[in-house]
Amino acid sequence: MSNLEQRCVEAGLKMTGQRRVILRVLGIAEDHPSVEDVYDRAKALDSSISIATVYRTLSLLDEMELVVRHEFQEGYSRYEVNSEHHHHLVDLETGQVIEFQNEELEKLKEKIAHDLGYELIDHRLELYGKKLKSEK
Amino acid sequence: MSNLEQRCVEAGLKMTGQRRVILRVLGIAEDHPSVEDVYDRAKALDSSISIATVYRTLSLLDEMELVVRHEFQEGYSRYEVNSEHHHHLVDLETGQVIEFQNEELEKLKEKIAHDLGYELIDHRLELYGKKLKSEK
DNA sequence: CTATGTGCAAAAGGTTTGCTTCGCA
DNA sequence: TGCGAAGCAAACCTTTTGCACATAG
Repeated sequence: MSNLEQRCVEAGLKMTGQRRVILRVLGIAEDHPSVEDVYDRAKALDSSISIATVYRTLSLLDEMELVVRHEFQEGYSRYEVNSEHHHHLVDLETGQVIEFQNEELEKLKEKIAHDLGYELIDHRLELYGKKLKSEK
Repeated sequence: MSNLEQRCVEAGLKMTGQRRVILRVLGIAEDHPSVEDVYDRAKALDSSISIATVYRTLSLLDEMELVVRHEFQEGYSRYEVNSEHHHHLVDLETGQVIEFQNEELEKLKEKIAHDLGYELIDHRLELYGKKLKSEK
C-alpha cells in the first residue's frame, strides 16, 4: 500500500478502486496537473472514473492536506502532492512551473506578518517570468 | 476630470456615463471590491448600469493597468486602483485586506528569479493570517 | 454620422451537488 | 449489510459574448 493510500486509510477513508487510481496518478505526476489532467490520466488506468469523483477526491485530499491546490491565474486549479514546502516560478512562455525554496524568504514572511500584528497561517508566492537569454 | 478619466481619454476610450460612474466608484473605494461590489456601488449612482459593462470596463482597465486584479482564492476577482506596488495580508478571521510593502522582499524576488535563469515579469505574494492576541 | 459602447440574455467554463446505485469494510 | 462512495446529469457561479440599440466625438 502506498504512503498516500496509507494516510487515507488512517484518516478513515474507504480505499476504493477509483481513489487508488487517483492517488497513483498524483503520486507519479512530475508536474502540477489540472483536474482535467488528473481525470484524463486516471481514465487511462480505469475508464469508468467520472470527473465528479476526481473533483470530490481532490477536495478531500486538499482538506486532509495530502495535496496542495494552486491557482496560477489560469481560471482553474492545479494540484500537487504536498511534500516539502516550496514556491513556484511560472514560465510565461511555456507554462512550465519551476519549484524553489528560499530560507531567507521564509524568515522574511514571518517577520512581515508579525510586524503587522499577525500570526502567519498560510501564504502564497508565485513568480512569473521569462527565461533569460543565456549567451552560451 | 479625474485623473483616472484623464488617462482613459488619453488611451482613446470614450468617456461614457457608465465609465465615469465606475471610475468614480473605484476612485473612492478604500477596500478591494469584487466585481459584484463595484456593480452594486455603481448601480447606486446610476441604476441603469449592467454587470456586463462592469466586467467589460474592469477588463479594459486591467489591460491598461489602471487597475489591478486580485484572486485571493475566493473563487472570484477583486480589484483596486493601481497605485504604488504593494502586497496583501488577508485576515482569515475578518476577510480584511492589509497592504504592505517591503523593500527587502522586492530585492529577494528579483534575485531568486535571476538565480533560476529568469527575468521577473510579474509576481504575487499574499499572506494569510490571524491577528495576534495583543496583551494590552 | 459612425465607430464604440451598452443592456440583455444566452452561453461558456470550471466546479458542485442531488439522487440513485454500487461496493468496501 | 450498512454507510460511505461513485456515476450521471443538472445546477451553480463567475465571467464572456452575440446581437440590436444607443451615444460620444
